[in-house]
Amino acid sequence: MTSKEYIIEQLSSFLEHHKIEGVSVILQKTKDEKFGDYATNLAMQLARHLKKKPVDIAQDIKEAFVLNPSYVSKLEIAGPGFLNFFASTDNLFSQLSDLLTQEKEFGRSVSQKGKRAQIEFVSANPTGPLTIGHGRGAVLGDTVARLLEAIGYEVTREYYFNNAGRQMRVLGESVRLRYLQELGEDISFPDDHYQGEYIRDIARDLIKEFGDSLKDQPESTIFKDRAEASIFAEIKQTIKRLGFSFDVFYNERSLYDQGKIDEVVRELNKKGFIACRDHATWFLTSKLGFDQDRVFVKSTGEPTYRLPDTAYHVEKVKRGFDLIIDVFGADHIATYPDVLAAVKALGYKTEHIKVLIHQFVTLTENGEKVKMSTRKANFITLDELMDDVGVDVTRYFFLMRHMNAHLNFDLALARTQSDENPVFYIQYAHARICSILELATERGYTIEQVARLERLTAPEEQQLIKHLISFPQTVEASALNYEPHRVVTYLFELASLFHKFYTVCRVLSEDKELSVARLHLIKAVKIVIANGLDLLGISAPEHM
RNA sequence: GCGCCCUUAGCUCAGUUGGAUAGAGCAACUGCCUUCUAAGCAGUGGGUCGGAGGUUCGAAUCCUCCAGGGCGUACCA
Repeated sequence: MTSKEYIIEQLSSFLEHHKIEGVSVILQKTKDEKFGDYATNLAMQLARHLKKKPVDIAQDIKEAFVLNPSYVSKLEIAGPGFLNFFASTDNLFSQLSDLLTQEKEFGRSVSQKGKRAQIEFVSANPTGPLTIGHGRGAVLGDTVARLLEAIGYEVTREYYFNNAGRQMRVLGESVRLRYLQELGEDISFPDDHYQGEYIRDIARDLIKEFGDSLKDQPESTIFKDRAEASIFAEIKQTIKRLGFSFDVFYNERSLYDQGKIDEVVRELNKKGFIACRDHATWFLTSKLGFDQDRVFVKSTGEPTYRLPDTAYHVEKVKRGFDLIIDVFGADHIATYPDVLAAVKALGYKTEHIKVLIHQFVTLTENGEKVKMSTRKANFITLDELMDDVGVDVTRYFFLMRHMNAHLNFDLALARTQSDENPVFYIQYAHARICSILELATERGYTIEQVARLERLTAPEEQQLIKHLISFPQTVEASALNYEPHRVVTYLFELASLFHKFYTVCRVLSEDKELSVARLHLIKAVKIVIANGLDLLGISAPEHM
């Protein structure tokens, strides 16, 4: 049992004893050491319930509190009625010891064991290479998945795509035209076709393989198929490079083939949510409190994206997941409310569907904005970014900000291999530790020796230990709130505490007993940094 | 017009779900390498938490209004 658990248990029993309901115990870490390690505002919360002064209630709680020295060394009343708890150092050391035993497992939990989650992200149609905009969603999605796995979820990573429709026809036609151009024909290339150089590459590959035998092929089918295969292969390669892979590629087409699309319209119609106007089929969102109705099937007979999206979400719900997550960019903000409304109107639960919307990425270089346009050729692909700054930096920068804040990706900063770059700051702490551990082995110290952890009394050591043992709570909170940046912030703080410790406390010294204790401490730091970076999909190098 | 998001130090951003004196990193200035990696550490300066009300013991955090910025508001995805 940890000190924190002990305190909560004691406070809860106080509430129970006084038959107080509707008040929950909030125990938080303190900002300032003079307020101890944990504080609760319970007395102030109870002031109204008990109709007594907070300070008096605090006194009552203090008197009822069983002060067990192996968990709590001191309990003080402060300010308007805070109860400040000082954790016993014995308990700190025993938690540190647990950390060392758990090693790779430290930070992981089984709190959500047995639950299944599905997370859909990237989901770009195969019309071109992944861009930086996709990158943020990709890294965010994968990291949320990793976090959910860390607290016990079984996670399915899913990519939803559509290889039919207008976009893909234009793609095929783009390749066909480039193919003819490459063969020397003088043909103009429309502005609204895909301008990227990758289209020419695909055309050249076709020439390599088929020569000019496709010249009179009037249909762009083969061009489309080749483009799709080629682009998808590239997308998968990019994702692999980012450090993960998808479990399911879900083709929108299968929803049509299985009649799921028609079924949605039919069922909604039965419930009176469908109307035909101007030769189009409308979903009557206005009946559900929205300001306007939405078209589900165009007058051309083609469905809008909302219809298959609804069918897809129905399928996801039917697959029985405990948690369904969609990761979208801010430009899709308008798409999900009516889709969820449709799913709900069909009688399915939607409470367990979480939509994570991330804001855009702005690339800057030395303060200047780097302009990008997907249609034109001047966008920077995710691969080019990784070529430029590396995978670790790419992932870190995409994760370091809250997802609903705009991300300013400073290329110049990302490129610097120096102290200015926060990724290296964290990795450097890990590398430094590895280096000391190697040296320790050379000098005959062994980590296996029994450590007298109680020798770790310096303030820098105590702070480090306290931060280390709070890692599991950070992971849990980060996962349950779908906020990967919390782990990033945590690791940066940990690295900072370590670097401070490093300059003040010499690990390998004449004092063997202290040296061994400190070796255990830095081993613990190494474990947590490695585990944390692993959650983010970032490497923990042993040398830099 | 309407919807969602954002506004915290000169710049880029954290802020433990409502707590005690609001914190980092850059940038500026000043120190610290014959000692385990200086990709590091220590120090100085820098704030009306966009503005105004409200809720309460207590607000950067919750509610309302206003201002500024981003993204949407298609029979595009």
